[in-house]
Amino acid sequence: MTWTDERVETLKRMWSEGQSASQIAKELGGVTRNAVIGKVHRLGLSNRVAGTSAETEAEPEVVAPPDPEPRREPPEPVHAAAPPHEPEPVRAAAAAPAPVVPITRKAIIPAGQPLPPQPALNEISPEALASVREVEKRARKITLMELTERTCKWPIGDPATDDFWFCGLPSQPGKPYCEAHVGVAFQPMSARRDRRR
DNA sequence: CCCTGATTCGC
DNA sequence: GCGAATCAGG
Repeated sequence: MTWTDERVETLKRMWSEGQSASQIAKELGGVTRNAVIGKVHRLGLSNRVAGTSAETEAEPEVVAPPDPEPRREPPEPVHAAAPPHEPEPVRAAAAAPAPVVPITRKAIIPAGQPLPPQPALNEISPEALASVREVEKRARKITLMELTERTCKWPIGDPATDDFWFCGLPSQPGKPYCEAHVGVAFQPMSARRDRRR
């Protein structure tokens, strides 16, 4: 494989978008992440910050502050035998294109309808919900083909439209979703009951 | 173990 | 210039 102008452009674009070298390598194909990194350096754009000019640093760190205090994490629901099934069912379900992306206030919770046990909105904890909203901004928006054992398989958008992709962020070890989505996918029965109207 | 980017250095 | 091997780190 050679670095054609087109490939270099893709590299530049993805790199500036914050994609990782491995992600870019997969996208391009025929190259390893090392090749990508090497190229990135040769192109002298290792400093993936400055977009072009403006870019006030001062980005503290914390991206997900939602962390009250008592982290009661491991509520692995008994019944919730981690669904080993992949979100294969992408069969377009004739549905009215529901604008799920341009979130406004409501329907932020993704998913068309088939896949994971979509909890009702009012059954999702506010924290988890907020977390998901946040995460979906950073989602890699990968396609079905790009799902791997370790990428979040949470579907976002409407399978019947082009506004459909998978979260793609790193999944929790042994789980099919990333941390945020695990939060809405696996919830203690009690919590759900308490929240349910 | 999974992943990240950084660097080296033979080709 | 290229990128595998390696390093350093999360």
